[in-house]
Amino acid sequence: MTQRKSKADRRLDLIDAAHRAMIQHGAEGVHLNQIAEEAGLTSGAVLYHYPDLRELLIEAHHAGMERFYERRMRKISGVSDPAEKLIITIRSGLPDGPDDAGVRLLCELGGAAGRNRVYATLLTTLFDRQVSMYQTILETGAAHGFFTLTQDSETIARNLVALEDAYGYRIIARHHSIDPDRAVELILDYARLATGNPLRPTDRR
Amino acid sequence: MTQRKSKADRRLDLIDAAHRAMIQHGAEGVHLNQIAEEAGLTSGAVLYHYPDLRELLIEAHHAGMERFYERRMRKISGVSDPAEKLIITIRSGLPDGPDDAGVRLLCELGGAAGRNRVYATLLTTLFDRQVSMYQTILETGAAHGFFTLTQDSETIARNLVALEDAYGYRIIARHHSIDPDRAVELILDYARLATGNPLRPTDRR
DNA sequence: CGGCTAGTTGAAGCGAGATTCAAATACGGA
DNA sequence: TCCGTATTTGAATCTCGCTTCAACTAGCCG
Repeated sequence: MTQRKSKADRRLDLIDAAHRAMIQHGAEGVHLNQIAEEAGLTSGAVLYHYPDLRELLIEAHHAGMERFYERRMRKISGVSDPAEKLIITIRSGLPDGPDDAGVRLLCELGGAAGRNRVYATLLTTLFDRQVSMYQTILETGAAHGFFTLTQDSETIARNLVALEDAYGYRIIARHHSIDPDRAVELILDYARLATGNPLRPTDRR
Repeated sequence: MTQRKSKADRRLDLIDAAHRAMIQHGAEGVHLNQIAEEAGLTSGAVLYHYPDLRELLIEAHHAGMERFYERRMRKISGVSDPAEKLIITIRSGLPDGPDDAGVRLLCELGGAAGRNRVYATLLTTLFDRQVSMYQTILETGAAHGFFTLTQDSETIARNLVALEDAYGYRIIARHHSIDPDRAVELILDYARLATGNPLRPTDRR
């Protein structure tokens, strides 16, 4: 028998296992047994902790989004130059490549959101948080004279998030002519118009 | 027994039935029996024409995209003013609302594209075609002195398509603060910067 | 040390949907 | 009109994942 764990610990394990299983088998196509296997348990044990599988999946998605967002915040935490901050933020919102597991899951969620209100809400919240994040960068940069915003910050921020979302989908779909570098460049092309800043990458990634 | 039909006719029926069934039950969650019912047949008959269900689904998606694209082209066919053309095109790329069946299906496809190469290719092709469509409008408008492009037409076109894609997802997910009108306005905000044209809607929808 | 309980197993039983196929039948052609 | 065949049916079968639950056991507490 697998090592026993407390209720709380096991639930954390399961959230992680569910996340891994969904990445491998799809957000909606994932099976109870696959989650159980990923956790090193049997299906019965999983059900003991989560009688309703959907609840587990939702928690796993929630955790995944949280991780995604935190990771972005961490990347810009030490950067002071607004232009550099903006560039880094744009880059961190895109998948590393077609196999980026985290973003792939987010894309699947986007597909399911039309039929699933909970998933739709999760994504909407994430979108809004990212907009706020960009707004802060934009306004700070403008206040310090680095940016000359040609539109209000909310409009720019929304469009930036929208662009990175859309190019994320393209990268995950293995678009032949749009890789992460190209996508950054495309988004920067808009950001330059909107901020009046040349936004030259400083090469430090 | 249901009326008999020739092989070719029945296959067209089935493609249509599959499309309707997917809209109701999801691109991936759809069941053989649901397609059969939609076509007024039994599952056996469906399998007789499409031994491999996946092939039918792919053809149905293909047809759906074709319809989506044709519809857009038709909408701008009679319009001569480039600014108006651009505005109409942007509007026609967005869902009517959260329940727009066609766009919803496209969103689901985007979610599946990470795991399914065929779907990924279909979406990539659609994206590229839409980029060409926008490029034509932009270049024509520039040639006639209506637009002053601040970036090359491919960049602008890609960003426009990306924006409408992303806001499509937002609308389908019932984002509380982004409805079709708001999305058009956001995309136009970018288009104005990129074309140097005020792009005032002429209110004719 | 020994009992109690929470956590886990594994097997049995359901149920939904896919698949198969012999039989039935509608339709085109002679 | 009648035959031959392409199309369709419907029932039997198969598959696979979910659900249930009695039995088992690891670890805690007295």
